[in-house]
Amino acid sequence: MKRITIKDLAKFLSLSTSTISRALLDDKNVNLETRKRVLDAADQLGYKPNLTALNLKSGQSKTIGVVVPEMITPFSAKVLEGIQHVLYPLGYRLVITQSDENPLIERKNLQLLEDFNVDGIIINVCHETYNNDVYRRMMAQGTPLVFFDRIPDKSLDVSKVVVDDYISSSLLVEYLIKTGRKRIAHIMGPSTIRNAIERANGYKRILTKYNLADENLIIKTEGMSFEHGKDAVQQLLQRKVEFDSIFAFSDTLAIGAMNALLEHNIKIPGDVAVASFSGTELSTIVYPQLTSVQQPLVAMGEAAAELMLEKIKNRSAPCRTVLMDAVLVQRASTL
Amino acid sequence: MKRITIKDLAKFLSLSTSTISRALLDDKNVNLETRKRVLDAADQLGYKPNLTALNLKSGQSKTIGVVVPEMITPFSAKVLEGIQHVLYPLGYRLVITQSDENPLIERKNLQLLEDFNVDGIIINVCHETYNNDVYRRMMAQGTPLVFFDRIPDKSLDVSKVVVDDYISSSLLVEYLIKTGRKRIAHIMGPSTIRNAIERANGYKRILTKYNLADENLIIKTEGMSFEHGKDAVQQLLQRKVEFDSIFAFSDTLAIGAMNALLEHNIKIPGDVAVASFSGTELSTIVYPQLTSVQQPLVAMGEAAAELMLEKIKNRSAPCRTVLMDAVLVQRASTL
DNA sequence: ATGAAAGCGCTAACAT
DNA sequence: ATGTTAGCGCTTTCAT
Repeated sequence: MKRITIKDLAKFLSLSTSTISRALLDDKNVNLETRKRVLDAADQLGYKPNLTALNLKSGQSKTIGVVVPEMITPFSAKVLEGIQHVLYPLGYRLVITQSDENPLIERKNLQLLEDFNVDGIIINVCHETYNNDVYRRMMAQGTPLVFFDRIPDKSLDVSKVVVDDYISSSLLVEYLIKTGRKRIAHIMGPSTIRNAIERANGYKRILTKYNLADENLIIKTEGMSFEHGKDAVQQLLQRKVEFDSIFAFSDTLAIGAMNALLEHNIKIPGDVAVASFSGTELSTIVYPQLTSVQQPLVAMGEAAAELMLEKIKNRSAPCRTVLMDAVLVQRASTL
Repeated sequence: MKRITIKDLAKFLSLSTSTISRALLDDKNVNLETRKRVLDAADQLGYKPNLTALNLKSGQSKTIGVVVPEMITPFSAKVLEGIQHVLYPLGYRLVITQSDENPLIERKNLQLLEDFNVDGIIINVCHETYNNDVYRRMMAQGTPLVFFDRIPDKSLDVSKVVVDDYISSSLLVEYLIKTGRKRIAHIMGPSTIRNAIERANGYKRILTKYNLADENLIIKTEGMSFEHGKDAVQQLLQRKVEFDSIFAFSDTLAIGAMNALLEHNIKIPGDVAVASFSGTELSTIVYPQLTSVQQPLVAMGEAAAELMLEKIKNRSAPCRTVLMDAVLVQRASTL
């Protein structure tokens, strides 16, 4: 079952390998007749190009690294779907790594990807600044980096795909107010994640605008897990602060919060409405279904892949920021 | 920022590339002194081997394809974690594809992987027989295939990683009976999935053993989604068959079922207990938490990767079946 | 112990 | 329009 190479085709047709190569590449400098013969033979003998040889020739690894913070929610899977959708047809392979929300693991992952000679890395960071030195070094070495969702702090000029956290969270909070909620608690992610700050800012702005602000309503979590969401509610209850709704930084935190509420026999949305930010399928499989700001995850992945291709094509292309629209989807948890 | 090659090292140290190569490979035929100089220089100049060149030389793509039915639940992500854990350190890249429970998409995915010249494919099938011809052809061509979780029918001799569905489901059903349930409904997956049949058989055996069998208690679903789980409960209710518990084929179906129950104000586990098979994090984030048979997903991925390496090392190694232990984890949904 | 040379599969100058 | 040659980075015979 030996693989057929252009050499075999050359021998078979008594032509040189260059002619075979040219015919296969649709080069104009090849007789129409000859091209046809080559194509037929290729088909007949089952020729398939050797990507490795191509890559060696072109000096690329045709491998893109991806770093995501977690793979428990479908968030990353959806974005990956978009990335793959763009990159697979072009012959790119992926090395997907997950950091488990740990900057140190993220660092190791970046190192691993470097060892893989990746042509570029697409990243959703787990800490705003911790690995900046690595990002900076890699970019200096000519490895294109593209960020999505969670991005590094502004000291780094990078290509990125994001939604406007500030605006979207403002909209969501305003929506909660319109539905009659007045004591809106916020489960904010760790402040080492820029988006957590942005979303909290949107939240604060609206509460201030409606004169409903109260620092006691904000719980900053230490991490991003389901348990952190539960803890946040425990804390709210301990603080004895009144609240009739919760806006959580992410689906995971929101669902943890919902569980804590249900355990305390607090009705959703009767007693407390819950809303979140991200928009994974998770929000539709919990009961009651969760109102949330849905990010266009697949499209974000596609955009990130496109930005990567842009950078690969032209190393010195200027960094671009793609701003995607998020939409508020109302579900049972706030109705 | 040009990459350093062994050529550069050779020039730098006035040695031949062969000596450099040997030194780097710890070949005995190289002066200790020389080796040290080479290693130092490599370190100093920042030499990194070019994997593509290695691959071309060895005739491998160092790429493994993975086909999974879905990426919405963390099931596949966990298995992938195990696969990556074994394969990444060895320099293997992955091309991960998802079939969306559609045999036709699975077929396309296999084709794509073939185009990638993968060294092997690890698969969780979405249909017991539909793509048998492709599996067969690929294996005949010398591409190692390893299956996990859902496997093709017995007409194919393949390496695989599985749990004993029949036994595990028996245990689960017996457990439900021990907790006092007598009318146990079963939401069975499509019969184009071997495991659905196995688990249903385990279920039937125990019900028969305790004289509790009733064909009306079984709902065979058309698919594997959350919605199919909901529908199943609707059907049970329409049939007006009494039931005090549900054993679902998967977490997804179980959670869909739970939602339907809650919508009808049926208490879990008060009125109806719910249990499932799979063991993803999903079972711990729903309310109430879901009792389930937990498969050791990460370990399954590792085992699948090991089987793959075995086949890659020796194309004609006999096919092996790794049987993993699943454990029953009791949670609130049945207590 | 070291070097020279061939070759993995393919493309692209450079002939002709 | 087709062929010859070199070379991508590395390993590996075969010499020395």
